[in-house]
Amino acid sequence: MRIGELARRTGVSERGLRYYEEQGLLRPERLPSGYRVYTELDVAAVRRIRLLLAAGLSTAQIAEALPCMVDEDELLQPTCSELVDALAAHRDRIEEAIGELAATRDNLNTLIARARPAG
Amino acid sequence: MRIGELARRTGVSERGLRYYEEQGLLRPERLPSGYRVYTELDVAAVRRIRLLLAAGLSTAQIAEALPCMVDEDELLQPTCSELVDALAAHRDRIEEAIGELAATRDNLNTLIARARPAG
DNA sequence: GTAAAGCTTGACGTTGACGTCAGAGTCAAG
DNA sequence: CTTGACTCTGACGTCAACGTCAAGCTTTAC
Repeated sequence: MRIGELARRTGVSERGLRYYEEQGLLRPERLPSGYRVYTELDVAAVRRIRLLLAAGLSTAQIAEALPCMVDEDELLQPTCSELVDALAAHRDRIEEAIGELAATRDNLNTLIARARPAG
Repeated sequence: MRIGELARRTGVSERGLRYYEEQGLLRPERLPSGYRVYTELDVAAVRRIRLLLAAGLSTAQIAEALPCMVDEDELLQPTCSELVDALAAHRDRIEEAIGELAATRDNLNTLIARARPAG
């Protein structure tokens, strides 16, 4: 497929897809005309890119992460476990933030309960 | 304390602290000279701001979140549980990303094991 | 074969979270 | 009362992840 269809199917703008290629996240083939040609695998790849971006990673980090994510076979990458570790560390920071908010929420609930002991 | 000391104690630049105030995340008192004056509570506040930024929230989101985070007493905020929900949703996206990477790592381990059955 | 739709490469604009001066006022020490 | 450290308010610079044209090919439809 060409860039327009991939954009429609992924919800990512054409500009975004070209940007991802610029950053080394996608490597589409080219027609003699210069048109980019994508495969079904690229649909999944874009989905992963969006996922990792939404998780707070930069395109540079994603560029390191993508070879770790396999579609069919592919070769092995020694950095993979390190990347899982990095993601886990990111998750831990978020857990900490959630924990603080939850604790404060609980404190507020306590205050509310005290403020109206009978309802 | 004044801005320099808070910067040293939090690791956030003076520019950063002024930016946080600009975004409504801090509201320091002022001396007649115009100098900002911070309290010990601001040290904790800055710590939380950094935590939430590192977790991938914007200053606008943090501005909504901060009144939910209580130091001593303070008043209650009805948005608090919604914010915990938003944070939880963010965490879930990260969990998903971790899950995908972990699955791929496991696949790679399987491939590696197959590639060298005896060593 | 021609018009519309789709694609190309620039290249400048935008937003968020600051960095980095510039020019000027303020405070602590001697 | 001057020097040096600290602080103030602008205001322009930066970097990432795109948005938004512009000008010009290519492919599709009729």
